[in-house]
Amino acid sequence: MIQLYNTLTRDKSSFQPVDPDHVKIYACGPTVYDYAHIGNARMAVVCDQLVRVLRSYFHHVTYVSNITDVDDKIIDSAKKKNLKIEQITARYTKIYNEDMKCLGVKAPDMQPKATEYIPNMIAMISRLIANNAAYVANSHVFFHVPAMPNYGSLSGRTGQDQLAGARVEVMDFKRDPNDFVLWKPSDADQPGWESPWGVGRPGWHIECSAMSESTLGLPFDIHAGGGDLIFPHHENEIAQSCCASGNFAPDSYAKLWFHNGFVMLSGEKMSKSLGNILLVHDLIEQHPGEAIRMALLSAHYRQPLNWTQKLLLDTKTSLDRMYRALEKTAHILIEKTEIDQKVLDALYDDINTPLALSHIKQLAKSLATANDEEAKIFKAKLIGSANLLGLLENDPAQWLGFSQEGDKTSIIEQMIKDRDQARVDKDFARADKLREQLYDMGVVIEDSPSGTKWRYDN
RNA sequence: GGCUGGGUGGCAGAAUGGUCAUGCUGCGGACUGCAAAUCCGCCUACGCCGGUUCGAUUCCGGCCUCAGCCUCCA
Repeated sequence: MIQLYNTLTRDKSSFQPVDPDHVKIYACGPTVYDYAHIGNARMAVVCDQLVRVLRSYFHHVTYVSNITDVDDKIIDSAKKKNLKIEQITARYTKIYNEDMKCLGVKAPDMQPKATEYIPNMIAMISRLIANNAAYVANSHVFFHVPAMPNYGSLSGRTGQDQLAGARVEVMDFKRDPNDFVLWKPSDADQPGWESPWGVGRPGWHIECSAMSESTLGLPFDIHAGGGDLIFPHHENEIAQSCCASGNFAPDSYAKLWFHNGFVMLSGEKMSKSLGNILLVHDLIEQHPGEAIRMALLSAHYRQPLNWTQKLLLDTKTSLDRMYRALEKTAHILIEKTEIDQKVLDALYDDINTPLALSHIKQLAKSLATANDEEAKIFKAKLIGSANLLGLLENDPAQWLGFSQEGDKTSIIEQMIKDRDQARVDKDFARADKLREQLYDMGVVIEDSPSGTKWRYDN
C-alpha cells in the first residue's frame, strides 16, 4: 500500500484511487515564456517520480500536466522580443520538454494547452454565473469567493483574516475584495476569444479547473504542483470547480493534493521577483542530467531543497561510484532486474527518495565488494531499483569516460605506451611528466595489475 | 497581522521512544614507484526550557529561531 501526504487533510494516509484500476493525476505545468528553471524542474522530476512509483503498483495511471500558453507574462515577453505569441509558446514548450527529458522525466500521457480548452473554460464560467458563483462587472467576469462556503480548506486561510496586512488587489467593481478574475477583456493587440462577455481571455485559475475536468473527469485522484500554488491558485481551482458542480466538498474535485517544496538558492527561495533564477538549460550544458535529477531527489519532496554547486558535485561523485560498481562487474550477466524491497518500502512511504537512495548506495557498495555469485543478485537489485528512480540508465564505461572515442585516441595511447616503457625503465620523472601532459589533455590514468587504463576526466 | 512547514554531526539529509541511517568531506590504514581508482577503519549530532516515561533527538506544552505563502511564481 502506498502512503501519501495530502495537503488537504494535512496528514499521511493510504492512497486509494477512486477507480482501483486507474489512477488519475493532474499536475500544474509551466507557463511557457522563458527557459525552465530548477524549481520547475523539481516539480517535473518529483511528479515524474510519483508517477513512476504509482505505475509500479497500479495497472493503469493517467498523468496529465498542462502547458499554460495564454498569460499576460507571455504577452509582455512577445512584445519585448517582437515575436508572435505562438512563436514564444511553441519555442519554450519545445525547450521545456527537451530539458525535462534530459532529467529523465517521462512525457505526461497528456499535455493539454490552455488555448485548446478555451470553449471548456467559457462553458465552466457560464455554469458559475448560472450558479450565482460568478458575476459580470466592468467587462470582466469575477468569481465571487463568498459563494464557496468551504473556501480556505486547502490553505487553511479564510479570505477574511487575510485582509489585515494583505496586499490584495482591490478593484472598485469587485463585490468582495477576494473575488478574482475568470475572464477579462482583450484589446486588439492582445490574444482574445469570442465569448458571451465579449472578446477576451481567461484568468489564471480557470484553465486548470477546465482542463483537469475535461481530461480526467471528476473527481480525480491526485492534483500536484509546487507549494507556492496552494494559495491562491489551487484554493481558487477548488472553489471554481466545486461551485460549477454544486458540490461544495473540496474533495469532490481532487481527492489528494500533492505539493513539492521550493528550491532555495543561498538560503532564499528562487523567484522571479528576486531575480535569482537558475535555468535548467544552463545546468545541463555542464552537468549530466542524471546528476541533476538525483540531486533534486536527494531531499524529501516536501522539504525545501537548498541548491548549491557542492550538492551537484557531491551527487555526481556519488553517482560515479555507483557506475564504478557496475563497471567493475561488467562481466556479470543478469537475466532480469529486480526492485529491492527496502527501496520500494521507502518509496511507498510518501516517496521517500533520500531513504531509497541510501539503500541504493548500499546496494552499490555491496555489489562492489561481493563475490561473483552474490554480485548477480546485488547487480539485478541495484539496476532495477535505480531505474525506478530514473537513475543508472547510462552505459557505465561511457559515463566514467572509458569509452575511447575521439580523434586524439591514437596520440593518447602512444603517450601511455611511452609512459609504460618509462616505468619499465624506472624513469619515473619521464613517466610522471607524461601523466601530467595527459592530465592537461583531460585524460586520467589508472594503473592496475592487468595494465594501464585511461579515461576522460568529467 | 493571519496561515504553513522546519530547526539533526564540517556539509547534505533520513529514520526512530531504549542498538547502524546514508552520501560527500576530513583523519588513519591497505594497495600503488608516485598517482588515479578501489578496499578497511575512525571522529563529530539531535535549537532552548519544562512535562510524560524506567528511558526522549523521537510524544506533549512553552520559548527562541529560520524559511515560505497572503502579489507573478514550481
